Amino acid sequence: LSTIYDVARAAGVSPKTVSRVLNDEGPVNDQTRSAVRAAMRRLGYVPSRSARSLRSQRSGLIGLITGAISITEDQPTGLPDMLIVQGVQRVLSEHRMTLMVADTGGDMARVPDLVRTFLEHRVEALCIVAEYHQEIALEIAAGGIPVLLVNCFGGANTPAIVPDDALGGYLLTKGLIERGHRRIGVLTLPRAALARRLRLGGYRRALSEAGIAYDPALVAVGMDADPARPIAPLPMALQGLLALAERPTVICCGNDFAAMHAYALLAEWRIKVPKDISIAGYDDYRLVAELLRPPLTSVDLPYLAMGRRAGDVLIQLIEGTLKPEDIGKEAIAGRVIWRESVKPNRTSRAVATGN
Amino acid sequence: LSTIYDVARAAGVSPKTVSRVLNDEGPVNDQTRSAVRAAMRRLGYVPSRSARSLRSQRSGLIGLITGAISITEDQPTGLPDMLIVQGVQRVLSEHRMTLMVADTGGDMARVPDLVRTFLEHRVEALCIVAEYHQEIALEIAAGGIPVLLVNCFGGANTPAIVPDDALGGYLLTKGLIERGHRRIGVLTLPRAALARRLRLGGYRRALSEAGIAYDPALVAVGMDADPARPIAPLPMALQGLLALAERPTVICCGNDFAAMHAYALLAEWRIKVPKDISIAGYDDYRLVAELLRPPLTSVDLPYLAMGRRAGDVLIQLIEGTLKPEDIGKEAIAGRVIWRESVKPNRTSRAVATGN
DNA sequence: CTGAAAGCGCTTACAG
DNA sequence: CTGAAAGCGCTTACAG
Repeated sequence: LSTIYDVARAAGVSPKTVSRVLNDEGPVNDQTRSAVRAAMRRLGYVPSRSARSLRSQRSGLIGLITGAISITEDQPTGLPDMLIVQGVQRVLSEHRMTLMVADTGGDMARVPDLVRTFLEHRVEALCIVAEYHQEIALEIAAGGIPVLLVNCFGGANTPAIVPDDALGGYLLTKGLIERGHRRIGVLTLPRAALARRLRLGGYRRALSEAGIAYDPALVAVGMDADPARPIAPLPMALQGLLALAERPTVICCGNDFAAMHAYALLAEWRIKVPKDISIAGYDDYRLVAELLRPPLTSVDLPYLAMGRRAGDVLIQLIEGTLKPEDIGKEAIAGRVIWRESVKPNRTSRAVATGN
Repeated sequence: LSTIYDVARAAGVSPKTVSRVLNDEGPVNDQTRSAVRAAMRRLGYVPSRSARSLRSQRSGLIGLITGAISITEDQPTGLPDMLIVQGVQRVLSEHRMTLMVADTGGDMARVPDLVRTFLEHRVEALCIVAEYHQEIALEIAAGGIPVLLVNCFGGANTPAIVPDDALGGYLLTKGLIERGHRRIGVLTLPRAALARRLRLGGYRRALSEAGIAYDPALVAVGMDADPARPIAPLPMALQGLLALAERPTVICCGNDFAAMHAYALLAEWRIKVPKDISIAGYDDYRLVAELLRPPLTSVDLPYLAMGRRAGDVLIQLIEGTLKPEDIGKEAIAGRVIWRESVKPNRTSRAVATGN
């Protein structure tokens, strides 16, 4: 492999001039520049990042840790959080930064080792991406470089980018109310899920703003935290909602897979969507939401936008334009994607009056 | 940040001795070693990969390019090929190699740039992972380092690891025949898909080994190559199979999502799985296959195993234990995962005789 | 078992 | 607009 010295000799200039051409830096005579470029091409010169990093003390590297790649054989996941990684990557590449991605393989105990490897590479910042919205205890010993949490947040004032689940629950419920629904059933995520609590908060706020009383009978846990049987509680919970004296006119599911199973159960029970009952999902996992019949109304989990914002923040943290405390916990909004699984409810007023 | 010199001074030894401790290399007195280790800990020493790579001319890096992270907003995918990446990563980390992952963002034109960045980092080998089994034209200018293709293959004798689709189609069909099925319908992947041709080859081999005549009426294209409407042809094609004078007793779908939609259509038409007809998928995408009711028989697409094998091969190519031409195109077998969507067919013999 | 010297391929800091 | 010298933090090659 040729070096800057080989190129310099071939072009009849000094190594420093080659360096200048390489970095588009300082004033270089146009002819000199062309000569250097030609020599580079001729020799197949590829600069060495190691040498550059070593001397300049800037690696141009950012480390990202995720559990996303960590589908183990025992725990399949949908990997939607890869979208976060993609968002980060896009922004960073625009800033000529290289993203190093490492996964925990589902084992958080590996994090310190991964961080260590990143530090050996002298990454300029660290980004931790969680598989679902959660609080993490993890104290990252990052040796003074900026750390950004995405889809999770920590106790300290580590900056964090999270989805705005409260807003999602609010917007969905508000939209349903605007479409005439007043008896709005909910099959939630597992009881312990943070997103469950936040979305229910949004649900209640929308109800209250519309002057609709909150009825706990309309809310049931629809999913289990055990990844081996995520939808175990769904059939009973759905049956429970349908058996209510005043049956809901729409049911919001914890995610699109849960909605998919609700579809299957309803089909079995000869209940038509959306004629007999409307259904909504969450996540806007389009492989499911768009392909279901009827297509599923769902709330966009704004992973790509979160990733992009994370990329921006990382760059600014490195440049010092932004201080960690300027960020805090930042919630990113997602939109409701209205599809045919939700039908306006004409009779709602009568039903609601009967309440 | 402290250097090897700081550690050396703190431990009262020479830098070279610190280096030896760092690399578990050469003979070092136990007491000296402890002293050095203590000094490292005290100073929070983290070795610099740049310096090491530069001097030793070994980066310990392997570059992997995938389109996997490339869900664009317009093209959702299931990302199962992330399993390949995970398999590679696991093996490499056991060999103290670091994987650099870059994605094309769905745009193959970015590949040369990504390769260039990898070369600047002096990766010791390159791994290209495709989203689905395909032949690629791509000539990678990798500057002499080993290149391994995974889930794809090239014209030249670049080593490649692919799934054994022919075997998958064969094993599924053979298993169905063993379970008494003789009229075996197929809703294939898009016409242009390589996996379609390979799996149909396996299907026909199994039929022929069992002395069952191939009936082209039983095979229909069930999916479209347009990612915006992948299952567009499915309803008509499924209807066609069901309308046959001798209706198939089982239908094999191109993938698990297609099977999911077949379930929905059959439910609509009041046809019960597996009582009235058996269904099989492909990919063993467990989030779907295990959660469908009834759980779906599917053929494991051995992505994790392919990734592991790819990791092994990469290591051996780097070490020189293996020459590129020793590999060629290597097909990795997947198993059939039998679940309740397939029911043994008792009446098959009568039906078959009637044929 | 340990160390002194040189050099990997760049960029920095300075000079002209 | 261009260059000579030094040094980033390690490992190599050699010596003792």
